[in-house]
Amino acid sequence: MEEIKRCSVQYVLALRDTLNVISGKWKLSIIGSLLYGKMRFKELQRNIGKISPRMLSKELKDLEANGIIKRTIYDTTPVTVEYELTESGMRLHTALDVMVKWGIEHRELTLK
Amino acid sequence: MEEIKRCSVQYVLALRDTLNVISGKWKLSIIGSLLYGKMRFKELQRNIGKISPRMLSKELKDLEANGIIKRTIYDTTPVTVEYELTESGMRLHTALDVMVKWGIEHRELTLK
DNA sequence: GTAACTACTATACTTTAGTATACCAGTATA
DNA sequence: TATACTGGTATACTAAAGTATAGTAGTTAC
Repeated sequence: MEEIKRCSVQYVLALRDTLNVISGKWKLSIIGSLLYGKMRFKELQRNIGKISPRMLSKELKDLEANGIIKRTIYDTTPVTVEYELTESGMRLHTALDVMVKWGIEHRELTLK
Repeated sequence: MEEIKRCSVQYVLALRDTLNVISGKWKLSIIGSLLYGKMRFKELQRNIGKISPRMLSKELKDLEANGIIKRTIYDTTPVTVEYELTESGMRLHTALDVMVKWGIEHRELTLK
């Protein structure tokens, strides 16, 4: 009984790790944009649309700190900065696919 | 190109459906508690620990409205109310497992 | 009679998330 | 000389999420 409890606590903790990484209004849009290749700050901003630079900057820092994206600065004029998914970030794709699948099935099951 | 964009928009929407259902400080603890069987209000409260009745009540309503849990009232004295996962709620298990797997792998990949 | 059980709700508060707007430095273009 | 490009930061605000504390009503056990 205690073992189940301990186990389920570990389970919820690992789950929360994952959720923290992808929670927030803009994270999925950013990750989704980067699934198809590298992008620069302004490109991301244009691609996502209504995001403010403050939020984009904050979320990018967050994702970088969590090891989801990699930031590379190029010494050009003006400086260009590229963002891309790390290996872990790429691996997220599978997890996201499963979530999408559930989301679609849940709609079908619930609405009919 | 437009098709990819449209497709990725649908993808993000389905994903957000799923995320909305499991986001929030307490939802995972509730779902996690119910994975092993039915539970009553006070049982959930005791099981989860620090949750206030206001939050538990709110989150349970939310989960019920989203078709994740089912609420059954029994006409006993005092009334007892049982909460259990719906079929969709049960199906979440697979998606959660994948997220847990990613969470654990990500930790290993990032910390070493 | 008072304390504890059932399942909650009400009110007021704090904390976190997100928005809006303006601004920075440096370079290239019209 | 003015405008737009690069990648952001600063300040001040609103909105959403969560907390704290008390209270409801009816029943049962001490």
